[in-house]
Amino acid sequence: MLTATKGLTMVIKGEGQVSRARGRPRLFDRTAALDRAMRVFWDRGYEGATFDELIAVMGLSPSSFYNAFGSKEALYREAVGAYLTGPGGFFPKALAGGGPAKDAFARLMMATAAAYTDDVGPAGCMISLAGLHDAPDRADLRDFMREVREGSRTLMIERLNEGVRNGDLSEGIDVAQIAEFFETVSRGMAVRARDGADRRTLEKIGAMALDAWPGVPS
Amino acid sequence: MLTATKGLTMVIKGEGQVSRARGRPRLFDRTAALDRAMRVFWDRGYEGATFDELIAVMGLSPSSFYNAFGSKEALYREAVGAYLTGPGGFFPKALAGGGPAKDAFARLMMATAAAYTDDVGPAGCMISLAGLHDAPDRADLRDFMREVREGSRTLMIERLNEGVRNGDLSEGIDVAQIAEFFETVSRGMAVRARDGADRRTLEKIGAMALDAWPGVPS
DNA sequence: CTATTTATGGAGTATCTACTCCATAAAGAT
DNA sequence: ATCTTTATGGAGTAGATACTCCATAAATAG
Repeated sequence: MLTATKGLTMVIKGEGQVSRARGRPRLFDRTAALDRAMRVFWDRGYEGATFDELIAVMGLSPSSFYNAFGSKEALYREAVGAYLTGPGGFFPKALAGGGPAKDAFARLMMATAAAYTDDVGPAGCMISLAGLHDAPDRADLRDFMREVREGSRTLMIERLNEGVRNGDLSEGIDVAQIAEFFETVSRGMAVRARDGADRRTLEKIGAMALDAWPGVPS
Repeated sequence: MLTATKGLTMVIKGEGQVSRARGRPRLFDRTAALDRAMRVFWDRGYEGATFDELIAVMGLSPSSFYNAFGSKEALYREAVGAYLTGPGGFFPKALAGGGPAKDAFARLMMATAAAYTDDVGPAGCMISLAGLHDAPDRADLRDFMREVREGSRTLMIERLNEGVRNGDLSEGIDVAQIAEFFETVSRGMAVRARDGADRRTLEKIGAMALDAWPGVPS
């Protein structure tokens, strides 16, 4: 007889009390299963990740899978969230630090080079290259991924605006343009990482991108 | 009764003579069918382009398709060739012109921005984003696409070496590094085009990338 | 205790996807 | 005319893919 030590479904009750949920407790760790699925999607993309492979790495039967996650698409959306708060966390973290905006973007480029090539997960980025070639009936997923990518550009813009407020970027500067450029370099680095480019190569690309920083001689 | 006016199969004979091939002539224009298939692959990627959609736009029955093209994968490889000599022709063309290497890369960036956003075909590039998320049993296609991408980087390197020979780039310069950078920007522009970035946006990204050109104050 | 709720095991399935088969048609070769 | 070669029409198919069903198990609620 199995005992569920990690997969206990907890429920936050009204007055802050925590109790076990009703019904039979699940026998697997939902968070761990999601993490494994996320890595398959990261490596294979949405279409490339087959249902059988997903439930295999998650260690689930079809019924347990559908009971816990609903559908392949719902799982994918959750997996994107898990990526953003997990392996993708380098992105907001690198931007968040203090100092001039250019320093933040230098950190971002170096962190991107590292994250796209480390052995924590597949090469490249789960966000940059997903949902780009889907059939018309998957327009919703495509839109979703575009919005996620737009979110990272928004983070860049906000950090650049902070630089304008702090005086390290001039008032009239086109922050959207700078964000577009660095987003483009990031997406391109994801392609290069998929094709096998190593960390040092990506770091040099990132350093060169910084040479395009406005108003600074190289 | 149909007559085959454009799809006649010609054969180049030994002494330069041209004669019709043996067997029943095909009733469709192979080149035109390939071109239509290429655009579907361009838009959907390899996996996203279904067999039924391909033969529908090509106007072929399954038997005519297999007789003429062999398999979906063989068709794809031919379609990549058709892209490279067709819509992808802007790439070697922009690099080929005379003048300093930097001018050639400026032309390349502007031509890329135009090609990725014109209404001749789907947004973006057929080469940049294909074969990046395939299952292990499609490793051959993935390798093929990586080699095609490597080919474009090689063209860049050759053009940069020409600049070194012509004296517009200094002797010790890292041409591979510059090529890596501009390839990365190109691949990233393909992602941005897929997400809806317009020509002007891509042109500004390309112009900013040129600001990273070595040894030149922005 | 019974009722209710949630999870699981395991077999089953509609649809799609890329491909195959074969009888027939239309050309050149002899 | 006959043979060979290549193309076509149209039905058919093995395997994969994402998903469903249902009987049963294990928890809480009352």
